[in-house]
Amino acid sequence: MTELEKGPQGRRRGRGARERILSASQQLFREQGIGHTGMDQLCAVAQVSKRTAYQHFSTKDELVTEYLRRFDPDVLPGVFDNSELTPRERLLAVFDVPTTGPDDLTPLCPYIAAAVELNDPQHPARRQAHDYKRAIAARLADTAREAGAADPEQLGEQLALLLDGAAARTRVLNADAFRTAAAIAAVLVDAAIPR
Amino acid sequence: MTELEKGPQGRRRGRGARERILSASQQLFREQGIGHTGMDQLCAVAQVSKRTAYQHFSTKDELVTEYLRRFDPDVLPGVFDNSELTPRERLLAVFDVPTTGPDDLTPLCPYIAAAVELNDPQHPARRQAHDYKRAIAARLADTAREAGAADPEQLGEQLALLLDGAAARTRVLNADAFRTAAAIAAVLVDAAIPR
DNA sequence: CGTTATGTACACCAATCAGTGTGCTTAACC
DNA sequence: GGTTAAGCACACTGATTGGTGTACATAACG
Repeated sequence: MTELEKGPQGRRRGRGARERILSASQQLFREQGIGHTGMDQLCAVAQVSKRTAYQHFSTKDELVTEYLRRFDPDVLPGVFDNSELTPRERLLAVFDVPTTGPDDLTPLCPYIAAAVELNDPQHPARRQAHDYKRAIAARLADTAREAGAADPEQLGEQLALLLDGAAARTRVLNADAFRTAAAIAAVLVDAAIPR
Repeated sequence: MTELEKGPQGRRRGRGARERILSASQQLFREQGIGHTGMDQLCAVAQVSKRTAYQHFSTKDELVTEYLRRFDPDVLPGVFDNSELTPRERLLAVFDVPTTGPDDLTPLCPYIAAAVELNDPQHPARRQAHDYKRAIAARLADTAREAGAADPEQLGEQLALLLDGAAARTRVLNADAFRTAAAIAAVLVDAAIPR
C-alpha cells in the first residue's frame, strides 16, 4: 500500500525538483503571465510540493528573477554564432527567429512582460530585463561593427528597438509584426553599411 | 456636527462620481498597472464610495474597458490635426509628443500595458487596444499618403511599430527610446517619399 | 548501516481582492 | 415642498494569494 507510484510514468517525481520548478515557470509565466500564475498551480504543474518549492526559492520574486536569468544563455540562440552567415546576414536573420509556431500566439518577450507586470523599478527581475536588453543591443552592435557599419552602436540600438517593437505589436494586434520589422531592418542595414 | 465637509476643499465630493472614477483610473492604472490597483484604493483616490463605483461600472473589467476607450478622442492629440506642419513634418512630429516630463518615468502606452496584463485575448479591453493601434496606423498611413509616400500603408505600419518599440523599450530600459525611433523614422520617411 | 539532503502531504495563516447588502443623506428638479 | 436620483458609510462574504509549520518518507553517500 505504499504510495510510491505517483509521477506520470509511475516514477516518484523525486530529485529534480529545482529543474522542474524552473521549467514549469517558463511554461506558465509565459502562457499566463507572472501575476496570474499562483504558486499552487505552479507547484502542481511542476509536480513538486509547495514546501519543496519554497526551499529552493524563498520567495516568488526570487523565482521570477531566476526564471528570467535562465534566458541569458540563449541570447538569440544560434544566430550570433552562426558562422555560415555573413555578419550582414546575421543582423537580418535575427528577425526570423522569434516566429516559433503557427499556434503559439502572442509569444511576447518575457522581459517586456516582466517589465510591465512588475511595477517596482527596483525589482531585481526588472534589472535582469534591463541587462538582457542591453546585452542584445551590444551583440547586435558587435555584429554591426563586424559588418563594417558606420555607427555600429547606433545600428545595434536601432535593431534592438525594432525587435521590441515587433514583440509588443505582435502581442497587441495578435498578428505577426516581425516581417514589418525585418523590412525596416533591411533599409537600415543597407543605409548604414557601405558596399 | 453634521458630516458635511469631507472633500478636499470642504465641499462634499458629490455629483461628479463617474468622472472622478475614470480620472482616478487613468492615474492609478498608469502608475501602478491594472492588476496592482485594487478597487478600494481606486475609490479612495476618486473620493467615491465603493457602492457608487459599482453603480457606474458593474465590474472592474468594465471599468478597465471604459478607461481604455477614453483615450480614443486623444489619438495623438494635436499632431495629426496640426495644419501648421507639412504632412511629412507631421509624420516625424509624432515621435516628439510622448516625452511628457523628465520625472515622469516609464510612461508606457496604456494599450501595451493592458495587452500584457490581461491575458485573455477575448477581453474587451484587448479589443479596444487592438482597435486603437490599428487606428493609429491608419492615421499615419493617411498622412503618409498625403505626403506622397510610395506605399502609405506600409509606411504607416512601420512608423506605428517604431512607436510601440520606443514605448516598450523605454519601459524596459528606463530611458527614453523615442529619439532612436525618431532617427529611424527619418530614414524611412526619406526613403519612402520621393522628393 | 546510519546520517543527511531532498522531497512530500496537508493543514493552516494573514492579507488582499472583487463584489454585495443595507440603511441613510443629500442635491437637483418640478 | 416633495419626489427622485445620486451618493455615502460600513460591514461583510467568499475566493485566492503568498507563505509556514509539522511530521513523515525516501534517496544518496560515506
